[in-house]
Amino acid sequence: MHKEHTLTKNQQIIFDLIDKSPEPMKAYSILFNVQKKGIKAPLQVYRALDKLVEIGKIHKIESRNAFIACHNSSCQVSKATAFSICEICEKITEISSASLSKYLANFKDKDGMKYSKYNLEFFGLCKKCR
Amino acid sequence: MHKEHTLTKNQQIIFDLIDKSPEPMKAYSILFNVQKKGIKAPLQVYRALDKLVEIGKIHKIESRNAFIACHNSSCQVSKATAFSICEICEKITEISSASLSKYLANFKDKDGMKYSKYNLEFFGLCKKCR
DNA sequence: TTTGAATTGTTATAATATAACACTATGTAA
DNA sequence: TTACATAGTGTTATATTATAACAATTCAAA
Repeated sequence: MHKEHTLTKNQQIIFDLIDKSPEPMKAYSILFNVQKKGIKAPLQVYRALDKLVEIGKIHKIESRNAFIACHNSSCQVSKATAFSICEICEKITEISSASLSKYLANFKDKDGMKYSKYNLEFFGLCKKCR
Repeated sequence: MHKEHTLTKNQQIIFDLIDKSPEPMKAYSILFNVQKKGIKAPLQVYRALDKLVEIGKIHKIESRNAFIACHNSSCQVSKATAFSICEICEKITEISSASLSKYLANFKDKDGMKYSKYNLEFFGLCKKCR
């Protein structure tokens, strides 16, 4: 299907941390958490994050400057992402809806242009906060 | 329809600048451009930007940390936005498609939850860059 | 006319992200 | 094996984006 990327040491450390986290993590929070593993500088974190985003193992929540592990097997390399964000508790969930992704992938703008890459962030209140 | 907001001096200066700009503007570029008008500090810019976003006169392009004037009369107070972004020349266009906004406003997630606020950013190549 | 909410001005600082450069590991093709 | 390219690492410094805190001012509504 898609190339399996063998993560390097830094990438693996940072991916594991994000993957275990129940919520999206910010870069400097990641840095703080991995300093005991020898990752000392922001750039080491950002480089790993860039790569992990590139290969689809994590996604960036643009409106929050935070990173979340991808749990949607179908978007491992895809850059077509959708999230719901609770404006009270900040709970963030990746949306994997075949109909939504189909609709967006087929959407044509005024010029007839289609886009395979997109990022969609929905805002509202989650079940608990309603 | 919606309340007309009278912009304050700083808000007006900053809105005018963004509105005249052919491309989205970043906060510190705005600051540089309005210093001759007496706006000297980042916070003065950010406060005006916050307000202008709140009332729907401008939108923030989250993936670019840049601000663009709204030219879509139907979203003056709405927080339901969609943009296309050219990955080469960085041309950014607000998309106003009734069918897209209708689809997204009616989209229900797994929990049956609907969202009136969203931000969608499409990435691809514009006509010129293709 | 006073009073309350929003806005302003200012200094300082926090949070997010990249530049530049030397060095190291790893895969691959001659 | 050698050597070559590509990707990753470690490090220091710095750039970019954004907010905290507090005092002063404006301005419209009661």
